Amino acid sequence: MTSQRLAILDAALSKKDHFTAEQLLEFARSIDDSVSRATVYRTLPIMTRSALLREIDIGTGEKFYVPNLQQSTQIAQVVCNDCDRIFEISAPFMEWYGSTVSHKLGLSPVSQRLQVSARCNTLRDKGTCPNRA
Amino acid sequence: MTSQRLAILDAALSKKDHFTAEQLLEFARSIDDSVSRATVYRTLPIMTRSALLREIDIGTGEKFYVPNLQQSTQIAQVVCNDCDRIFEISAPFMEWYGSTVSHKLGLSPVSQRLQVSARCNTLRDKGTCPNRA
DNA sequence: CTGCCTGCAAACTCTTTGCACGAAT
DNA sequence: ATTCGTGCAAAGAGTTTGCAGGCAG
Repeated sequence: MTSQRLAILDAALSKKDHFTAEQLLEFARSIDDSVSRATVYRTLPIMTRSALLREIDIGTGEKFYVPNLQQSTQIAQVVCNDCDRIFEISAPFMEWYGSTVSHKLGLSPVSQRLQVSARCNTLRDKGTCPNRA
Repeated sequence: MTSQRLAILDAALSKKDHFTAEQLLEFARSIDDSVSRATVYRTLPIMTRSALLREIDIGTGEKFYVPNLQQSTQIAQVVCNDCDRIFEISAPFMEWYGSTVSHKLGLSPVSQRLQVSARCNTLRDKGTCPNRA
């Protein structure tokens, strides 16, 4: 455990919301400015494997990370196309579905993800997105 | 509608399975070898928007495409980590879940995707993956 | 002429990696 | 001395785009 990793860890776990590798680099540097991009990218998979973070891919090219407070594989994401916010919602049936369907195919489930993409009603009706503001 | 686009369209719609942009380029060139990578990448979003294809992102960096035979938003993917095959499975509750959860957040659902990642039982037990072979 | 489509190659974004150095065991 | 972690910069993969030319209305 080096000072750089500690800064990255502190930065990551203090986040309440989703963040990208680049945002994490920025924040970790405000704690210890000797942190390099390479170290962030090398540390992220370690933290993900240790279940400190969850990795989320919503198909935008870049990956997001969240502190893995609730050790659960039963969380879906609702992504607002207008404000780019990601909401985490419980979806307990995901796991059941994953294992049922896997078994039918002769497979063993490893993980499942459910993502809903949506638009903001308030933005549509009143022209402003409350989450963006 | 140019000859290049026609070749790309023919190539795409004749596929029974998932393919990448690169595979489509290769196949389209076997029909009309004047097709360029740029045109494939420029044509893919058009075909996706016209609902001729569905775009699938399983978080591997590259996007997959499938002919959109069944005009459905109720299809989940089961991805085998061993053979990289993608199975398409009906999941009718997805849409219900997407709209229920969106409304609770003050959003209108646009789309939803459910992906199960799994491993091959036969490979684990006997050392060979039937789908890969 | 205008507008759309093309190929080529360069650019772009996010991520990974080769390398040499530095700290700790 | 060996091992591991580091920064830098280059490489890498997949995709997008600027540009000049071509063809059709």
